Amino acid sequence: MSLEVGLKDVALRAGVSPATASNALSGTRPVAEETKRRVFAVAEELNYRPNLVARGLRRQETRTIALLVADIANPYYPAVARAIHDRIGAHGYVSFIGNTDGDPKAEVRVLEEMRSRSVDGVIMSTMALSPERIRDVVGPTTPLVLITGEWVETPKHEIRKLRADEVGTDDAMGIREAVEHLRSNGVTDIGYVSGPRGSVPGAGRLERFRDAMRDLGLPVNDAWIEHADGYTLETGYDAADQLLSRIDRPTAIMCANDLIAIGVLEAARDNQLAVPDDLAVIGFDDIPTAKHVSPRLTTIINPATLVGYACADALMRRIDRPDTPYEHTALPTHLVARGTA
Amino acid sequence: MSLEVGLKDVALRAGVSPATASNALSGTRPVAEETKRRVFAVAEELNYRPNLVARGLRRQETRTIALLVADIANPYYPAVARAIHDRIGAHGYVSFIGNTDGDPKAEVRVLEEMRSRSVDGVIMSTMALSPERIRDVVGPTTPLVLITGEWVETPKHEIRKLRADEVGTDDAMGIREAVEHLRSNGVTDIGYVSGPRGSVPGAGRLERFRDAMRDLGLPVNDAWIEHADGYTLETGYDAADQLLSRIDRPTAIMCANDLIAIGVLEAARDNQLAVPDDLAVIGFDDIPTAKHVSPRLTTIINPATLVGYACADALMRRIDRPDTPYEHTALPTHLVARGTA
DNA sequence: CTGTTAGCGCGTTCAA
DNA sequence: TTGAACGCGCTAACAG
Repeated sequence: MSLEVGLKDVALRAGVSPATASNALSGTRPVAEETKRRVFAVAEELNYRPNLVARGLRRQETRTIALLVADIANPYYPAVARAIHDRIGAHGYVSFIGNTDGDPKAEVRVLEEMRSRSVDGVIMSTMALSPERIRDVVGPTTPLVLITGEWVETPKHEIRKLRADEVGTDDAMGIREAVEHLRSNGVTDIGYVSGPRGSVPGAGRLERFRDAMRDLGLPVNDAWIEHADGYTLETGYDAADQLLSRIDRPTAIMCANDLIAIGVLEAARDNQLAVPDDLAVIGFDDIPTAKHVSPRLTTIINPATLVGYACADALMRRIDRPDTPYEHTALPTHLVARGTA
Repeated sequence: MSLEVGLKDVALRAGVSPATASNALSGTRPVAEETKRRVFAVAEELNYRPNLVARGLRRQETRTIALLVADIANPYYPAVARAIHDRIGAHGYVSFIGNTDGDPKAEVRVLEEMRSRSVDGVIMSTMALSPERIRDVVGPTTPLVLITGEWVETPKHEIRKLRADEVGTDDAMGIREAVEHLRSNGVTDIGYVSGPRGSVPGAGRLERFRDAMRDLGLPVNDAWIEHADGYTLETGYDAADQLLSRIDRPTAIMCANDLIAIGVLEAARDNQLAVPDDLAVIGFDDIPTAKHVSPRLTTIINPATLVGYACADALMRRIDRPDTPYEHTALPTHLVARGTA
């Protein structure tokens, strides 16, 4: 897909030098009104489009960014990707998407591939690697935005050390709303299905759950806290099955994400438990499917589109002015009560 | 994200010329075993990575491709994107994703953007533009793969004229299985909710539906064929509502895609119709959500991953050998009977 | 205001 | 087998 007509051709036909044609089209330096008009006319006539590869080499800026996620086919990411895409597109940027499957080796490999391609910035959602290691791989100056489960975890001075902007969600808010909602319905025997031990979004949310329970004066039964082996429906099912086969079982289960929650729903059905009467279930994220399961899933809205916009804005800002202070953005999360709690 | 160490640095430290270093690393020309070893050692030591932008300019090949879809956030595409991504990644390619929202202006804009970026090939799923117009915009030689709803529509000589490979699904197969399935359950009053009039995947599937009905000796009632205003749950709901409020209503509804089918499911519920007893519903695509609605959606499997692989393979083949004959690939579709029919 | 020169980092001539 | 020189298409720096 090569461009057949180059700046040289435009310049020749407009009777100016390539440099002048360049200046006229990009407005870098002032060009006589009349000349500019001629250049533009010729450019249009020949359907000239600048070769962004050559421009990238010269300007040392490619107007591309890398978006790294665990798996673009996972239901939460496409919405984020779309939002980022729309936002950076308005600035003339396009994005490469990299899938890492949560594998640290893959993260390094993909990051180096992107470095090879001289992307102008990186947005990472997946983080098998520590932020320090990521900063190592991308080099000291690459604009970097981290999508974290929740920003509260990282103290401000850490962020500054990482030289990264961070976008996350205020999980505490939604989780507290969820616990309050359950309590106001008289259900206080609340269990929790988290993700794999030590995985990034899961750990924080579990802590927020503990905080909310404590703040609201509810006891946490550690036997009712289960770690799923992943963030999928199947692993959620298995974890719930474990939990529900106990003689003393919780009357509500909160989950680290919606997929796990849907798995819990299925486990409840298979254990002849009515939802929400025998067992209330609350998810996290509000993926599109949440509205289509039956009963509709009560969940905590993770504003994917807003997260995407915030990431894009943070990255554009840093590319524009590399010296602005590093920022966390925490988007609010809220409970949406539907049919399962 | 610039590379700080270049080929020059490697050459210098290895005591050879940049040309030799280049040849040693890429294997373009034979280099003395000993020299080669030294170059490789130094490259590793300095963590050298070739600048792919510079290489792209020089070789006139960027190892990037464009993937154009209507909306990456739509449930069917991410699976295709992931498959394409994995497959081309193995060949050292990465992809730009472009969203067109099914808008012809946007298609032209995005295609030109990609052309500016000298992508080595284009895979398009969305097609508001006619294939001829697409070929016009991308220029005569750009490797082009079209993802079509079904390949049967385009005669072979047309494809050759378009100089494009085409990947699609054999919709007739799955649709016939669906109609047979309904008939074997004794339901023959079958309606159909298609997409907007004239939209690409919808029109073909509706025709396949008519074919299957005719072949199986079932009458088609045109009053039971409704066109939704889009391919979404909401438009599907509205179309079904129309259909179900008739005094003579069908006892089964087949749909152009799963989202529409889920809308039909909701309309059935709101019309106090039991699924599948009062109304059988069959979707198309088998998006992840299909398994999670209740009852689980009976649908026709559109093998997204296989479609992605086929697209990637076709594109890689054409980039490799531009003169091979143009091909259609038709992936089989099959009914998966779950709870709604 | 405009043209000329040079070089971004590679890969490919051509000559040794 | 290796090195020197040039150019991919564009734009920054320097003259004029």
